[in-house]
Amino acid sequence: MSADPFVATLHQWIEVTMRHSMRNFLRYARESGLSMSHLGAIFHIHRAGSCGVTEIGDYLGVTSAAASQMLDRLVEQGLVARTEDPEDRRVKRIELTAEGERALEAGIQARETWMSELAGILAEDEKRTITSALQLMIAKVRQLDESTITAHS
Amino acid sequence: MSADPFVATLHQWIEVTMRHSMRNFLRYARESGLSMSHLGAIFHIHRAGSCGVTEIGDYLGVTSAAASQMLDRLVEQGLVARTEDPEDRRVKRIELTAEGERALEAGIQARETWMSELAGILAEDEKRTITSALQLMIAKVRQLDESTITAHS
DNA sequence: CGTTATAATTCAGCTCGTTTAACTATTAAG
DNA sequence: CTTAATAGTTAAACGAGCTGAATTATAACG
Repeated sequence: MSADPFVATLHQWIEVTMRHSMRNFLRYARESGLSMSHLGAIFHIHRAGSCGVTEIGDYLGVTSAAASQMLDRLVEQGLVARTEDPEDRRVKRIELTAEGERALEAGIQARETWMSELAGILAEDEKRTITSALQLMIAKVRQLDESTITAHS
Repeated sequence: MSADPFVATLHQWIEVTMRHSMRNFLRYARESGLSMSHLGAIFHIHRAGSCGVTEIGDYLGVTSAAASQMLDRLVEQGLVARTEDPEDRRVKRIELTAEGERALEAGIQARETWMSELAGILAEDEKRTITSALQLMIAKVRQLDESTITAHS
C-alpha cells in the first residue's frame, strides 16, 4: 500500500492506539451519559478556552440550532457555563465549569488507561528512546498545525 | 499529573493523534452515512474474520436485538454478508463483503490523511529513528494483548 | 435613522439507535 | 423424550439528536 516504511509503521501504531483508546473512551461516554457530540464539544471548548455557539456547531458539523440545544443539556448538567459576551451582546461565551474540566479529565483518563500498562513492560532506556522520538513528532505536528492555521486566516 | 516523562509524552502524542484522526474519521462517517456503531461493527467483523450477531452486540455494548437490526442495514447496503453456520444452525456467520472491506479501508484512509503531511516534513534519519521506536511499542502492546487474552480464557 | 446582517434561541417534525418483550428455531441436558 | 438453554429475529415504543423555519436581540452599514 504505502512504500514508505515510516508511514506503514505509523499506520500500524495508530491502529493499535485507536483500538485501545476508543474502547475505554466509548465505555466512559456510555457510563457518563455523554454522547460523542457532547464530548467533542467539551474538547473543543477546552481547547478554545471560550467560544460562541455557532463556532461549536461549525466544528461539529451541525447547525447552530443543534449546538444550542446540545449546550442546554451540558449547562443543565453543570459542565458548561453560558454567559453573555460584553463586547458583542449577540454572542454567548461558552466555557467549561470546574466540573466540566473534571469530566474532560475523566474522559482523557479513560482513553489512556492502557498506557500505564505499557509503561510497565518497557525498560528505562527503551522509554527514553521512545520519548524523544515522540517528542520530535509532536513538535513537527504542531509546526504543521500552525502553518495550516496561518494559511487559513 | 504523571511523574513519568514517558507517560506524559505518550499522553501528549495521543492527544495530537486523536485530534487529527477523529476529525477526518467523523467527517467520513457522516459522508458515508455510517454511524459510529456501524463502523465499530465493521472494524470488529474485520478483525474477527467471521462472528455471530450476539458477539457483535456484546462488543458494542448493546443487546443482540440492536445488533441484529443494525446488521439489517449493513446487509441492505451490501457491506456485510449473513449466512447460516453449518456447525450450529442457530448462529449466523457475519462477514464483510468486498464492498465492506472497501468501506473499512476508506475509513482508515480518512483517519490517516494527515500522516503523509507529517512524513513530508521529516528527514530520512528522523523517520528511521521514529519507525524503530514505534515498532518497539507495537510489539510490546501486542505482547500485552496476548497475555490479556490468555488471562481471560 | 432605516436596512441588512449576524448570533442565538425556540418549536415542530423527522430519523435513528436503542430497549423490552414475544416468538421461532436449534441444540444440550436430564 | 421432555425440558431447558442458546442464537437470532421481529415489533412496538421511546428518547436523543438533527433540521428547517420562525423569532428575538444586537451590531454594522448606507
